[in-house]
Amino acid sequence: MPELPEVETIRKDLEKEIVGKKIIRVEIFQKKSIKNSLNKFKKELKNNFITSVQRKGKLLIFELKKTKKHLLVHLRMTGQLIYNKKEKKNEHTGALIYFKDGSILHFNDIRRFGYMKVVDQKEKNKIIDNLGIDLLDKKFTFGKFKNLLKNRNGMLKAMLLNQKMIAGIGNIYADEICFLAKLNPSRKIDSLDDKETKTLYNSIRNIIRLAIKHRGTTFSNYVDAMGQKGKFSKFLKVYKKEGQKCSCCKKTVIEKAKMAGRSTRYCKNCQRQKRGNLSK
DNA sequence: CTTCTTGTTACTGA
DNA sequence: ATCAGTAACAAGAA
Repeated sequence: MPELPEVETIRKDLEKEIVGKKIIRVEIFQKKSIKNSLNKFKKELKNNFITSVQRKGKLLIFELKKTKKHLLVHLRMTGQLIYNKKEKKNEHTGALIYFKDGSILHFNDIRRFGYMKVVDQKEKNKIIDNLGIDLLDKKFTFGKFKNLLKNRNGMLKAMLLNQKMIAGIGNIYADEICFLAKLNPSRKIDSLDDKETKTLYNSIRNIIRLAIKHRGTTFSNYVDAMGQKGKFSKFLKVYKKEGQKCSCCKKTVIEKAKMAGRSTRYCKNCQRQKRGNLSK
């Protein structure tokens, strides 16, 4: 499930490979994956050039030279963007983008929730502005984070998953961040004191940074633009670890519960509900 | 067979 | 306005 670290890994891979390349042909196999009319989609891409590969949250943004329009790609749950020198189409391939040098960008998506769409400046801005600040944005400082949390009352887990607040965190990293911060995912935002907020901020930065360093988490489906698995999987402390002993206190078993509508894994002992409530 | 999985949006009701 | 809860989407795994 691509979250920010996975999408950033793909972005960096593709930036190296396809910037400046000319698109000569587009083939579509799953029209559900394309949010334009197929003719428009092909017309906008054919004989155009990709001038940059950007990202906001989990959304990939390819800048197109001639028209200054953008190709947006969201991988949702099972989407893949794989760059190859040769065609490696399979039954889940939704579209292929052929470059003049013979290389090919594959858009694969088992569950077909992901999408590709060419948008003009106005629509691009509308979609971008609907997302909160990107976790890697220089402006995502502790002060900014504290400000965002002001006058909020919801659950910690829901806040981390809310892309309109901060963009990029999904279910895996939300649980890992809460575990590192030693905060119960069901904590109310307005119950966090300054020290806890600071710990939370640092945990977000540290988990995301470490996950990018290890090229993301492959749990089931995710691969980078070269088709390689992410190596952060072996650093996971709580995600899908229910039933196993907590790696921190080494005695309590990791629990699984539904929070904010998502399955959530946490240690009841280490991630206390309130300060001073740590049972020993 | 049923249930669960996840990112996002839409909708309901408090 | 804000928040919680749920359905919907799709396809596969358990």
